Amino acid sequence: MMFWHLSISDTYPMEIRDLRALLAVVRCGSFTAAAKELGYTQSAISQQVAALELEFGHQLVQRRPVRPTPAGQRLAEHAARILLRLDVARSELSQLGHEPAEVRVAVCPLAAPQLLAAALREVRSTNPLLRVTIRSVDPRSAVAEVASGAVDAALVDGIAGPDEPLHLADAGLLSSTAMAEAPLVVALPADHPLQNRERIDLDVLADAPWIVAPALAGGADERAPTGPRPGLQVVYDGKDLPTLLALVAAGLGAALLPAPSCARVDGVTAIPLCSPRLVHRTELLALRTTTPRQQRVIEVLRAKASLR
Amino acid sequence: MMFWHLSISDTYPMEIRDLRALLAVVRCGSFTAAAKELGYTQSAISQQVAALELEFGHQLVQRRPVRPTPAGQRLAEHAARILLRLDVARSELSQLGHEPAEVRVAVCPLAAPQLLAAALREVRSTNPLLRVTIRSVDPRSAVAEVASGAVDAALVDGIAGPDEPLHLADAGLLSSTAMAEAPLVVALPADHPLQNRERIDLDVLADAPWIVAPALAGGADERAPTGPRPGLQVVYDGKDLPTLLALVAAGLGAALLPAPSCARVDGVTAIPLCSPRLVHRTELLALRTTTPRQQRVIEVLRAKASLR
DNA sequence: ACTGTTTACGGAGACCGTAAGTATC
DNA sequence: GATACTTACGGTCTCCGTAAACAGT
Repeated sequence: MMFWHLSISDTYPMEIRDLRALLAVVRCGSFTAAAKELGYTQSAISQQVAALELEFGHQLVQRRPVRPTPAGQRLAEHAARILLRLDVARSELSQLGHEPAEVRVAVCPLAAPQLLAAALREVRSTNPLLRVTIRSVDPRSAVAEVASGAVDAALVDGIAGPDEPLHLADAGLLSSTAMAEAPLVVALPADHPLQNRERIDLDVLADAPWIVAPALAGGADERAPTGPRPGLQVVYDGKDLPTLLALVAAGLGAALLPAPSCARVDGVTAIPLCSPRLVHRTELLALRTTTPRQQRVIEVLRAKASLR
Repeated sequence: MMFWHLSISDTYPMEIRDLRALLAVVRCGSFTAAAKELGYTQSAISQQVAALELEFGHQLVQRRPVRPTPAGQRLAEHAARILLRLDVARSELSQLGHEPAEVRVAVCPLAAPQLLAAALREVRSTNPLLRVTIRSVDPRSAVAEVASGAVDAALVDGIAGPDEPLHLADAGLLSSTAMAEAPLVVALPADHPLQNRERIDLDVLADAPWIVAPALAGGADERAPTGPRPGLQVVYDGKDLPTLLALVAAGLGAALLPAPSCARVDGVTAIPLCSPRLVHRTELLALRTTTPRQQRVIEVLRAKASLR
């Protein structure tokens, strides 16, 4: 074994390469897979992680099975944000001079899409030469898409307190603009015993089965009152709203959704929350450095925003 | 010259070392000074910056005089946050096992100190063996002090909207707890023409001379309505409140201060703001991983907080 | 026995320092 | 002409790959 907690070495290399390796190992759960992902041999990965462990004086990943230790988990979280910020820096600088011929926008499935439509119609009429491409993305990967420069802006949605921002990324990493807020409703099967309630409290449903749809409802997972209750949960990993509603109608569980998304759906009753301490919120994410052309689209989008 | 904007190279090294070098160059305004600071030759620094410029395809610093370009400025901002986060990671991991014999707290000069005093009295009575050391710090360096592990917690103050957090660092970097809020007042010389006003609007004083005290009032600089008005400003870089008030009394300018700090001072009139859209706020900053002993002190401090 | 990680070792190359070159004040 | 940065070049040491040892399953 090694002399953990000795920490004789102070401030040695500790370069980005090593952090990337740690992160890949933690994500993949395997040195071999991480090596393949990064284009190294697993020996190299082993050495990089070993170097980190030596520097910090803590074991970072358990071997066999490969699992992060608490220290490794913590470091991996920091590493993830550092790498994200590096992506942002790269994206920002890479488009500093260039003026792109097209503007690419990503939209999350439940993000208020009428805003995007209206804004793009306006952009189209005033600037018909500008090509705009729209892509649907998972709210979990929306930040990374903007950060990496895969898209120029993203309409992201999630659950937050009223007038509170979604905390999607580090402060100052990306520019975010509030676009819309909608009340949250609990979607229940039409024959559910609570279907006639006027309003409903989340606590009432604390022990009820929920359908978690991480690819659809952004921050719902963390905010929903479902602790670690395996067995009672259904996870729907698709981006298809009708499918999710069908699951609800079939009685597999309740779902927390923005009101507009489940109005007048057969077999599903939508009941507003008692105390609207949580709302569904849509924000526009973009890099902080934008080209004039992107700026125009984003400005139009912002002008359409019902908030502020 | 070089082929800027060509950017043939994609994803080359770009390690932390280079970012540190860029940051030092930007801070020092000199390759030579940066080299001395980092323990390299200036040749090495030159090569590191050149490597970054090659990778990004942008010139990052102008030479002669050495000044960051817009791209360099942007990258340096990212670099600063990355290095800060690395400091936090190091601090967190380094104290994961250890249980320190003393708890070190930093206090900013205008941060509500009575909170600290009361909390420490309580800590002292319940845990007399625990050694607590207190240091006064500049609000500008408070975050770095906590991040680097130089202190375990810091009482920081600044100006923010009511019930809004000070945005001192990236979200999730450090834990922050609201401790107190105090109204802001404009400190004027006693013979100032506006001295008899009940309340005052910042816009009224937009063109008046201000005394800026960055070492005292944290976020006041950015929030105060003084744009770039050279000549009309006095900068007091000390941490001494009486000195600042003496400057105000001498008629050198107005200052934006928390009300408790300038109550009943000879020669100075304190006038509350018209619309209290800004308040003086004190927050407690600490690492997100705390040892049980630190946790106790922090808990007691939090319990003393008048907010929430 | 086999899969997967560590350790050993050697080579290619990155990185820094010395020193000469060059531009700006 | 002096100061300050850049470029050239060579040595060193890092870092990765190959391969062997090793440890769980």
